[in-house]
Amino acid sequence: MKKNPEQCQVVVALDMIVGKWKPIIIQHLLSGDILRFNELRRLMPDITQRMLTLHLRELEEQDIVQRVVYPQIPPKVEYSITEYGKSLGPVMDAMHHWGAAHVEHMKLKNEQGASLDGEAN
Amino acid sequence: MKKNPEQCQVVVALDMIVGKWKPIIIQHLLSGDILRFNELRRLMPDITQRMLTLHLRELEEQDIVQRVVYPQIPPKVEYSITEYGKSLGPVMDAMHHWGAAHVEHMKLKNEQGASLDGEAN
DNA sequence: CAGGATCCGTAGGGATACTG
DNA sequence: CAGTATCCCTACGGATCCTG
Repeated sequence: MKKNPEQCQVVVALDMIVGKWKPIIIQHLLSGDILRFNELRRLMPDITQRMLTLHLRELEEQDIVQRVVYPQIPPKVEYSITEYGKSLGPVMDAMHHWGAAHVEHMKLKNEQGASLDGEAN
Repeated sequence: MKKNPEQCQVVVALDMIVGKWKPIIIQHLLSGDILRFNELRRLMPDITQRMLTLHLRELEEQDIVQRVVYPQIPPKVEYSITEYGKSLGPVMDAMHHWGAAHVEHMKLKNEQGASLDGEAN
């Protein structure tokens, strides 16, 4: 089963950042902060432990996130963006920028819809 | 159920382009071409009719794709990118660019792995 | 503190057949 | 030609409880 060889690097890129929480994790770490597991949890109150670990492990596997374990009790694990992960910055920025514009676009659309509803009465 | 109000427009943007075939459809239409249903199918041989229609309808709903029906027999339906959809260009470009770089990154990683395997013998 | 182990529900997607 | 209509399957994510 081949995966479209030269075709569509967009999909390649998307595969790295899709996942319900992945983009958010990446955003937080792209700030440059080094964060512990529970710090990340606090930043994303709705994520479950399971999902946080799973996504972090994937991101580590993908060389986007660095995971540093301090062998001590109680445990301490720090997560940070890798140099390579930083290269995602422009991509995330582009999406952030477009997302913001999109919110505006939707606002306008809804206002139009509302005014049309008004006329209909 | 609120959706992180001001937070993370990245997710907003992602929601518009995720889906197994959506990015590919967008890419094809971003070229500016006006394409008929079956033309799109031919461009994506592995997509099913069902998925193509579903994704096209979503994209239409999202105001990314314009759908024009010619009421004739046999039917003729043309799909094209909307003006608004074109604004996705920079986002797609950023991802395409990063995707290409990522492919290179993975190549290097694999070569390193291979050479390490070699040393282990 | 930072997880691992289970169980479970749903949405996204595929296969196939039919139609105006 | 450009779709519907069904049925089906699994991968992703959530909930909950346990542990070194």
